[in-house]
Amino acid sequence: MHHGNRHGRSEQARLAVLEAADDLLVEHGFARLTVEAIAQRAGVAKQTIYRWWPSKTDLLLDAFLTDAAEELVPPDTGDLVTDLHVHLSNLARFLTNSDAGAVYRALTAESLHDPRLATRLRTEYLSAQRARDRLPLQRAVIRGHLPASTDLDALADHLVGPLYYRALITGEEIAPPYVEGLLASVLRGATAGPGMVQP
Amino acid sequence: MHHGNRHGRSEQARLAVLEAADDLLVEHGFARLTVEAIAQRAGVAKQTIYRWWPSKTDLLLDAFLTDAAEELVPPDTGDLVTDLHVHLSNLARFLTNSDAGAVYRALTAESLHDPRLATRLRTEYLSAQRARDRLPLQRAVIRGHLPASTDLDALADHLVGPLYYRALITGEEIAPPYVEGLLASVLRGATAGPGMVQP
Amino acid sequence: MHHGNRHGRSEQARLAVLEAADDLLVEHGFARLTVEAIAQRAGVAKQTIYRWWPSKTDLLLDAFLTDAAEELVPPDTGDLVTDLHVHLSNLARFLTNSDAGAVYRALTAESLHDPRLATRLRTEYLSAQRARDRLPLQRAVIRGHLPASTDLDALADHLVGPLYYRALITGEEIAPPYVEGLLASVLRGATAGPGMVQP
Amino acid sequence: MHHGNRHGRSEQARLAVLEAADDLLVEHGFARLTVEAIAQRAGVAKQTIYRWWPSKTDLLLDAFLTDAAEELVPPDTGDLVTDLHVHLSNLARFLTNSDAGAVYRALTAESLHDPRLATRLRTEYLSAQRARDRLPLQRAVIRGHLPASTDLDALADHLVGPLYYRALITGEEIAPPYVEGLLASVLRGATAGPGMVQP
DNA sequence: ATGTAACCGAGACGGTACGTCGGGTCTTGCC
DNA sequence: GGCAAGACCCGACGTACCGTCTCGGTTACAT
Repeated sequence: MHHGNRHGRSEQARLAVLEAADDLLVEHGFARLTVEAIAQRAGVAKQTIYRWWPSKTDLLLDAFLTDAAEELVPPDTGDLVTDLHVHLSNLARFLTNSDAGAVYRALTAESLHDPRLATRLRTEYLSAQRARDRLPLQRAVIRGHLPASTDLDALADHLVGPLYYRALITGEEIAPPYVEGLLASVLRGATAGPGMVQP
Repeated sequence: MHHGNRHGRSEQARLAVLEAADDLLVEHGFARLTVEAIAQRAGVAKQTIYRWWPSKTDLLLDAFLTDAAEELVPPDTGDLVTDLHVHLSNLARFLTNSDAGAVYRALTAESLHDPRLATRLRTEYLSAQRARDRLPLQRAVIRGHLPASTDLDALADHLVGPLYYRALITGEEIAPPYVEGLLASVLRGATAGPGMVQP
Repeated sequence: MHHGNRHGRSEQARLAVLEAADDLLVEHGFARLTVEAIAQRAGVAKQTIYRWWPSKTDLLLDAFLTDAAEELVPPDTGDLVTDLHVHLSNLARFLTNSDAGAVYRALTAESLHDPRLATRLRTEYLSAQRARDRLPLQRAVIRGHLPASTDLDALADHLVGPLYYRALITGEEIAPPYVEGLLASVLRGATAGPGMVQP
Repeated sequence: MHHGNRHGRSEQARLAVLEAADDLLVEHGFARLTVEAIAQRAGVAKQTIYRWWPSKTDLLLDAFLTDAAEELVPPDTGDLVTDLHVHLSNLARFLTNSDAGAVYRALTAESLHDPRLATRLRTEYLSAQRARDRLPLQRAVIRGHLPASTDLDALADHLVGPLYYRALITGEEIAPPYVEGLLASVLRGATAGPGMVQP
């Protein structure tokens, strides 16, 4: 265990900062998440924070990616409905009830003010998450449970969009029946033949 | 032309403040939307702002509700698909490309940090907007073009959720084909009989 | 008693700052005389200090000029030796033992690093002080107790120079006999005819 | 020529540091004389500086004593006036115009804030300098050109005090006539019998 | 017409947090 | 074991806005 030296930064300091940021955000909210408070909580000098992170949001993003990278991997049971039900439920819980989700919501909020952060959040987290969201659908196509012509990007959007909408916009809870209804409606649309839609 | 007096506030000052806030947000972004800048731009004293609006977000919400209350009323052509296509396209444009939408995105961002604002945004704007989102569906039920048993709240969520998701989360554009695909998928799911969904 | 308003700065705040600066310098020395400490001691915001004084030394100079402007006026007893003895003793006490002298020494120290301050200190304090130093000599010339041809500037330098030297450079105390010896030596030189000086 | 090793400190590093400190002080003034700048200019690590000098002023004092110890030795021509004229002129030039004088002025400035440095500056430089200032007077006493009863300390003070006063306090130049006038006045006082001074 | 009371622009105030800078300490690995 | 390198903690710096306050001027109704 060492401090900074000519060969690089102190991993100890780095982790203390990331954890302090996480904790302070969850405990006191974004408004009280100041660099000074993070530094004090982490037992670190402010300058050490500014040395390694250009801004508070870069720091939060780093904390989020470090802590939460492994979450939200969908299961692979062989059954599309089961896989999606589990995955969407996990996503809903992440968005509404988890500590990592609190960090994610704060980052999303900031990204609406800051296009640079929005880009980083998308390239460094969201694109991978969207790939995970598509995984059960891709497997179902391979198994023949979904038509090969299915637009998987669109279908994934139709499934997760309403969850983000409720979690971040309407603020309503996402109970299991809601997930089931969503799943039924969207999958029915995906598997039905060309319907009554054209006017 | 009058200023404040014992009988009430100056409408002139009120409008100047709201317009200045709107303009500064659109021109320079939320970060540079300071009360001092609004006061200077509006030619108004800071105290006049604090006298009438408890916080900057209350001011923004007032500006948003004043400017944009009349927008996004869905048409009533008698055809569900047409009505929804127009309405969802308008919603997409509002969320991604309008000045009022910029204010709405900023308010949404703040509401993720501030539950009190979230509540106000929902009761004073979002609930009415969601009612407008349901209107075409309600009319279709009355006309018999949708089953009477349809869960309209859920159906509306499934339609608008992906638009909010793309506009606020993924940042992708929402082209006409995307709206059409969404409409086809969700309406097909709504009108198909009970499908293959149950395992 | 009022705070700042459209009519200008708060005299209350101004005096609190000047007094706090004086006190802190005398109590803790220049090293611990920070703007933050002054602000806290005066019950004033840091910005209030920066609003009115360009730098800490400008503040100190203001404090010095406000507090000490009336000091060190030489007496006029009609007797040159008495006048000078009193005046030089007062000057010695000011330089070595007074609170105002502590501020003066600090300003002098800074002026050795800062030509701008040196100029201000000379034009706003020292030139007046040097005029006061010459006063007893001028009166003696008028009374005929000193030759009319006397170079008063030089003579004053010869009297006060050694006091500044001991007070600021050698740090030795300046006891009454020292002042008397100085006076005897310099005045003897001033009143003697052209002496053995030319080689 | 060797670097630091088991045999002791690197003389090369020591001299590079002292010279860098001197140069930076003369070139950029005391304000920009930072330890980091000295280290960089000397091609030395900061720690090497802190290892050998307790503080920046100790370093400056070391630089001053190393560079300037040999200066300001008065001549011995056998003629008091000549000796003093040369010596006082050299002293005046040192105080106002030399590089070593710049370092001395900076040290003097710091010593007014720092009693510990003041003591060191007096014991390690000033006392020797004052002894040199007294040398011509002592020789004159031996030669019988000054009364044996002369208070040499006081006389030396009366001669150099006004030079320090002009150089450090009033900032005026010290031209040859000023030195001559000073010399004439003070020596006349020293050689005249008991004068008109007692009231 | 004059007095009164509420609102107005202006801007100084006490604060909080920012991001930067320099001082002085510590660790590593080369020589 | 001295050295260069450089990350570290500490704490003061000067800045930007915050939200509060007081002021003198303005306006419009009520006497």
